[in-house]
Amino acid sequence: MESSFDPHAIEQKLYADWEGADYFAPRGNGEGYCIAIPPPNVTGSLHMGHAFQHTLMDALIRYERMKGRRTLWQMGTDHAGIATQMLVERQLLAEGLKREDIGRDAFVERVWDWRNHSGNNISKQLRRMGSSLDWSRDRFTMDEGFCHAVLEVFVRLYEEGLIYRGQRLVNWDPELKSVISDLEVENTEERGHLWHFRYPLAGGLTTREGKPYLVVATTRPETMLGDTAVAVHPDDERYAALVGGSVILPLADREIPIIADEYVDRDFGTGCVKITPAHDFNDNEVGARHGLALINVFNEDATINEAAPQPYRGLDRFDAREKVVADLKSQGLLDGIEDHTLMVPRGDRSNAIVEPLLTHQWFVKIQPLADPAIKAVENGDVEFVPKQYENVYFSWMRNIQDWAISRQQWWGHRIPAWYDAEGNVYVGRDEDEARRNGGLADDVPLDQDPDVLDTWFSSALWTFVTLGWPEETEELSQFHPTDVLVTGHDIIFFWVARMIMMTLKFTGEVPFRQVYVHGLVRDADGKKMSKTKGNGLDPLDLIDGVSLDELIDKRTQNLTQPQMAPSIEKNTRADFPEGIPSYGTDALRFTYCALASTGRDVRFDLSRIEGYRNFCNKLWNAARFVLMNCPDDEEPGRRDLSLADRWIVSEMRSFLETSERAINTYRFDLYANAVYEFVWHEYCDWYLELTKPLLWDEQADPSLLRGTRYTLLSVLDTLLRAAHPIMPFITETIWREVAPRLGNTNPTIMLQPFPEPADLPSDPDAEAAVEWLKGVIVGIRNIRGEAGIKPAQEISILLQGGSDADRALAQVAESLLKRLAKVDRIDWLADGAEPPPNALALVGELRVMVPLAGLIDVAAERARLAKEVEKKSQELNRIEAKLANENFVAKAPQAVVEKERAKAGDARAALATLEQQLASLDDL
RNA sequence: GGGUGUUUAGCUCAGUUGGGAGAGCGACGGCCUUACAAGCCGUAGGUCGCAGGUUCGACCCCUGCAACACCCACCA
Repeated sequence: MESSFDPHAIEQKLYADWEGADYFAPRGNGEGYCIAIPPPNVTGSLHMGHAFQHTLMDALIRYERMKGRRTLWQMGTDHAGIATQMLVERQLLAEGLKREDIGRDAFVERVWDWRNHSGNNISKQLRRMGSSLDWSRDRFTMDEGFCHAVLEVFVRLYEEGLIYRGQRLVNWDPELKSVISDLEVENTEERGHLWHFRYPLAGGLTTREGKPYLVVATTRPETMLGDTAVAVHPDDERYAALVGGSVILPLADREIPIIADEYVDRDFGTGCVKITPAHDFNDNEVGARHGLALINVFNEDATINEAAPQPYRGLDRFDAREKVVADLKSQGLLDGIEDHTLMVPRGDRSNAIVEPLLTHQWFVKIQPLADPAIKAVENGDVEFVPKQYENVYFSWMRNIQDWAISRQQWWGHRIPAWYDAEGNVYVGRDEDEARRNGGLADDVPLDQDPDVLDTWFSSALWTFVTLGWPEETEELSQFHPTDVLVTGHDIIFFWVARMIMMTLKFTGEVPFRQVYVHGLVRDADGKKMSKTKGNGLDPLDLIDGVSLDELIDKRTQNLTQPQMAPSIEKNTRADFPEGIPSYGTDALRFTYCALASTGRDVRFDLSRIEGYRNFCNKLWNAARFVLMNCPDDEEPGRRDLSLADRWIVSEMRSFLETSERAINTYRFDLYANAVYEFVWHEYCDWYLELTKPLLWDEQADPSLLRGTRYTLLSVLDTLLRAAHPIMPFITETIWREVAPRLGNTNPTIMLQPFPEPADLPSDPDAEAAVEWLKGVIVGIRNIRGEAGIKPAQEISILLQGGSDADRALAQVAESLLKRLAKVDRIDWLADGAEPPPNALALVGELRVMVPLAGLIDVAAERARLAKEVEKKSQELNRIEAKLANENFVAKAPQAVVEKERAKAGDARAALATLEQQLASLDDL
């Protein structure tokens, strides 16, 4: 083995090996375990969030596979309607073409071409992460089976009356020229204005103040062209007399009523509100209550249409706004302009300002689907981890609105509805069925609805359609419901909720039993990673490394706001002056796990991954040490275990208990920490060191040698298996060297059993003995360190006091003690004997003494001791204060009181010894 | 406006039923000791956001407040 760990030498080769050997497919007769991958977009490339998510999923999958479950990690990708269409449209635009220029069929063809040739980027990247996905069952949300299932679902919902077509106000993205759902609208706070307009009163009315007009305030002047009323609050005395009257709508010169509605806030503005039922959701409701007309003044590209007065027709909405304001001003009807911050709705894809627009769309009647989905979480059939996300889910589900599922796009599942010349609609799995359903003759001309379905409509069917629905497959019965969904909180509404609804509806089962919600990956400063900010990291750059120049290029190319490039470059130079070194997949995965504490976002800091890369190297070198010292031609024979052997096995048992508990509660951070702690601070720091005296002793008892070599190997084997779900590559590589020496000729660690703590003996005696030994060694090292004794300098020590047990331990551990503390001589002093001047460490009753003898400066030792005395006396004070409290002694459990008394006794004795020692130094 | 989360060492974070405050990184001092300098040994550093309350005892439970983050809704 090389003397340092090189991820590149092993990773790709191993993955190809695993995949080739088909280790990722479900196997065995164990109970099924299944995770369905949240399907990445075909257009997507792996970002930090994916990499994080897949690390966690793969850890679970590998763990369960090793536990013997029949394990399936279902692979697949999403056709990502809008995202993919936009991407291909951009490509067309580079050729000077629009999609309309080539037509629908050619366009869709082109998207398929793109998908077939460039759409598997993400798959390659997932392989680099070590993800043990079953590639043989790869699915796509537009593959044949999926299309079939989507039709089936649509038709069944339609036939049940749960899908309907209707005209209503929807969120319209004028740039995409499509409806989008409530969820796809992002409200951002922006600065704007509040314009005050005078609407002249009709019929000679005046306000209480005698003015012949009402003043209304609006942030959307251009929509006034579609006003159909002015509203005041019913209890507003200022306007009570005017309700029932009317105003003349300026510019349009229409007479519109003055109505009273609770919706109006008397204290805002003038208390008069213009009502535009066709262009505002609230106004729409007011209009419905009062039977107002809806006047739509926008075209689908948000220019002004024929319903508006002639001068405004054809103007863009923002130009229209300016003209409306200017015209009102010139007519003396502009009453004032205020600055105003308002929430502006923007499309999450296009970033265009969304318009409420009156259109015909397809909707899912959601309440009948939502009710069972709410119950499923209430009664625990689906459980969120962490639990608080259930509240987020409930609050959304209990106020859920019908879902607008049609999209005015070309790429996606086309809606299986046809219209005749009169506009009657016929739905069916295909045109023939639609005809039959409608009792139409073959020669009646029909046109298919041009729209496609919201991408989330098909994603909602993900868990069961990937397993073969609507066929009753073996996979469905074996793997559905899936066990856990691993996802980010940002798509609970988009996806998780909709999956629960649709899956319950069509399979009668929940889609998954648990939802593990992980946090967002942020940069080292806690900021969201984004292309715009240029602070994103590519997981593959962390694995392979990247130079500063390449990184700057990646971050500044194809920016939507190119003016950001200089500042992005500057920040990148500051944050990564040397670029990013290569850390390897295992280190990256380990980092994600270590950062994954529940319910919080994670800050990705290079210093963490560097630390875990070092950890990989540590493990690598520990393995080198073991392999160097354990010949592969070990002669069989009796094995006796040393104290250290028994100790490390016992320690490993508790490590495994901790790991198992952590994994079963999705505490990847605690799991990773347990691995780190055990490997570095128990196995390497202590156990390997403790084996050296024996391994290097030419006179050593062969059966003890065999015992230690066996323990070195078997503990390494066990910890490799325990760590494999987090760091698959390095563990596999080492394991393939280790296993044969234990007589295990299986080809892969992936299919080895995950270690069970119950298989290992707990050995309290060995644990106590090594604790004692550590105490003595640390005591001596502390003296050495503080006194500045050179590490190479051997010293002699004296022992005094202590129990028979101490004497026995000292004898058993003599060679260990000597080596680990660099001690060449150990002498016992009789209890009453006067020791030479010395530096003292206490291990219980036992005095461990290093004679000063020119080695140690008296003043320095006095200072060190004074510090010890100070610490000990503080401890004693605290305990004594507690014991002096009568209430504590009377009310605390007896065991707690006893424990405190014992501690007080120990502390008192130790303090006395230390003080005495300090005094003896003073005499020098 | 409603809700959720966070606040612990210089930084990033653990802290499982209430009973002696922890880790990693960083800092400081010393070491190339035959697995590892991507390493080894040692050291320092915290009024656990603030104020109350419950309790013999609170980082932990309760109330209030503050700051930060996010989600939902929204007054034109």
